[in-house]
Amino acid sequence: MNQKTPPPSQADSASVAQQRVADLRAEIAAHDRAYYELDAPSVSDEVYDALFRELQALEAAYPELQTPDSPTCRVGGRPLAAFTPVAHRVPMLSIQTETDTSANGAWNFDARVRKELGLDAADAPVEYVAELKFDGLAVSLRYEQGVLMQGATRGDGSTGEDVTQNLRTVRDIPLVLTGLAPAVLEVRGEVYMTRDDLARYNAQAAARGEKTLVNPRNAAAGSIRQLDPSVAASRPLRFFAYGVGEVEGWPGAAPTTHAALLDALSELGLPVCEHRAVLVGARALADFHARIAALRPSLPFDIDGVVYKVNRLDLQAALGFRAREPRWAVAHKYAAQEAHTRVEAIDVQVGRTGALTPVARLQPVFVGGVTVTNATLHNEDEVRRKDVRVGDLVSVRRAGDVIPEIVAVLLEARPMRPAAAAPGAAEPLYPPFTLPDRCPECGSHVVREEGEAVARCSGGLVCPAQRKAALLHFAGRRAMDIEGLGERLVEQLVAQGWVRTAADLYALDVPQLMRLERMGEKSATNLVAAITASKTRSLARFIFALGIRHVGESTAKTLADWLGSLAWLRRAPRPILAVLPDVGQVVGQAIVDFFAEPHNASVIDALLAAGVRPSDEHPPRAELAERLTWARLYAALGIPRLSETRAEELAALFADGAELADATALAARLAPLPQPVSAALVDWLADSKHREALRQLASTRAAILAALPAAALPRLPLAGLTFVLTGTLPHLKRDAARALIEAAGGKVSGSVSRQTDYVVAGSEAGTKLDKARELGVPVLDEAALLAMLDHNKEKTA
DNA sequence: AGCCCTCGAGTTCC
DNA sequence: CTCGAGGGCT
Repeated sequence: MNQKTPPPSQADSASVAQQRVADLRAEIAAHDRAYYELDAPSVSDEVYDALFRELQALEAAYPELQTPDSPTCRVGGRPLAAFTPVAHRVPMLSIQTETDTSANGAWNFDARVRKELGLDAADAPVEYVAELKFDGLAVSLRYEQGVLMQGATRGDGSTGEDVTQNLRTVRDIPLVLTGLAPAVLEVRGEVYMTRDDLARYNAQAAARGEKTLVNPRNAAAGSIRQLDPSVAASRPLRFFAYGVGEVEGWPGAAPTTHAALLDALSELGLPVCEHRAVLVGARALADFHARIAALRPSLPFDIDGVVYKVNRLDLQAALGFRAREPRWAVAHKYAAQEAHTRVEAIDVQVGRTGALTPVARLQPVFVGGVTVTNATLHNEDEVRRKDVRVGDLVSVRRAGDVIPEIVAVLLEARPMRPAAAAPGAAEPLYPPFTLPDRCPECGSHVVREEGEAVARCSGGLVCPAQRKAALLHFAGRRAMDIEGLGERLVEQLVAQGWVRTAADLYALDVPQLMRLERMGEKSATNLVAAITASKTRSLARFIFALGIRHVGESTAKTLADWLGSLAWLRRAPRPILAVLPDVGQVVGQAIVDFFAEPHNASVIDALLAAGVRPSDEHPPRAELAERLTWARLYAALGIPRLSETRAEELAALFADGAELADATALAARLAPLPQPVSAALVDWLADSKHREALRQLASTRAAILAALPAAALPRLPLAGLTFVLTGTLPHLKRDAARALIEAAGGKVSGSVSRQTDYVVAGSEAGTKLDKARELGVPVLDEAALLAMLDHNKEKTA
């Protein structure tokens, strides 16, 4: 590389640099060896860091000196990029937190479970397993033929990171299971550190002048997410198993309860915490909660609560899941610890929807294991209610041990004006908090809708804060999942004027990105690749990414699932949207408004033009046909005085909206309706906009119906029917009957109402049967139910 | 008409 | 995590 002859001075400095780089690498390598292999650091962290940074700087200045074996490549930059993603065959769900930290929490959970299972007071109490909720890092261990093959973090629940090497260094984790192991066994559990071990480790680390670990949870998480396994090996980590993911081939009979499952895991040599119990009914759960609370200080490790799980696995299956968490388990936490600190300022942030949120800037205070400096105050009313002012001494806790929250103001410590300045009554130094009437980011007017708690910046996408938030949302992990597009980058892209809308992202190229701060060729290439990869995300993610008001992750899934394509979503008028589950007038209107906005339409067109193509578009769902009845559509149109019942009557008169829009002798044909209703309808139809909307609705409806899959494939026999179970059936247990009905597409609810299609009654049926007779709901016995399942099956087969 | 449940939106700290 | 609001059921 010295063939060319550059000016002498440059040649000199380059060769000096080359020598220094070589020296630095040798020195760092020696320190690494001392630290990792001999476990005896030869220099302090500060000295080591200084050497490391010098090497990084030189390599940055002289890229030709960069080699792949440099220590800066091993640990520098973003180490997480080097973990391989692992798809969880069975998702690693989180667990719902019971917010009531009093004993009521146990009763609340029990009540929800009983209600879901359709049990009433007369039914036997439910059996649970209670365990501890460890404060650590959730991981999944995959054993094949009893041998540990892979360990992964939870990640987003469906995809985690491969941290096998690190988990192998945890002494509690068996590399080989004892006894007869299933062919495949994914063990779910928690990596944690005991308080003593943490203290001991920190004492040694401090003595060596190294960084200490803040709390056991971060210690566990930080250690496992290190690229270099020797780091994890040097930390005293432990493990408890508490559940399973994918399982194949239990030797002998598979466990049928969670308690038996835990025992089985223990038998296989996995550590299972001894503080667990099988308990019957809510009172026993509450007692466990109290008993563990007393035990908590003497436990060797940190817990933030206890966990209750329905013991029987078949009941767990019957209860099923909510969006991201099982319905059969709950974490019952303990009240958080509080600390006192001063409010230094109250700032106002602007969110994606323009919502203004006051945030208290606090004098740093250590509470619940971390140092807290900010706490959200949610909205103006909230600040007023608590009357938080600048300078106040406040009591702070971490709600649910995570989000900092101001509990109360200590009024006696409020700073007051000196008595001389305010003779007579003492006066607070600072006035009550008020939100500004101009957006702090863009100066637009701040508006607060009647009856709404949040105030919003009216600037829309003119407001840079909203634009940035919209872009971050678009790129977010749950949306288009563009890795590497974080806050700092969005900030720069917007400031440069390169990116105004999400569509602009797809026009970015590597040379352009390299002009940004801290952006080398490699990062730029990665980012462009991540952006390109996002073009084929699922439709649900794409819809969510658009950031339509009231359309979050779950509603986006519903829309994608039912309508199947962006084209239908854009085209669907409000009444059609309102027919979908979870979508009513407000959400439907928000969607229509979004697509009607020319700016949004052009952004979407630009996205499509840039090649963004949801990978899973499909025809609308077959069941849509059942929901797109004119009765429902008429009811959803918002015609005055037209109740659901009247809408059905109207549908009987006009089986198609277009016909209604173009009807002659309208008043006469509406005669069967009560006069005020028909008058309101005639009035409504007098508006040509409304007639046009009806025609539009009719044609879109027809187009959607025509697009439905030709053979309505697996039409479930009981789809759309609601059942209520009562009494004891001769053969089927209650939950078995429930499972059968649900498997066939039916729904089981707890009480009889007009919405109920059938009541299934056994012996000793109670008031539900009376109610059914009263409402004229058909009553089935077990045989009739089974016949119905069979009969409908044949009909559709 | 009113309650209950779920979802959406904003936020913290590492 | 918490709060508010929308949707669905009583």
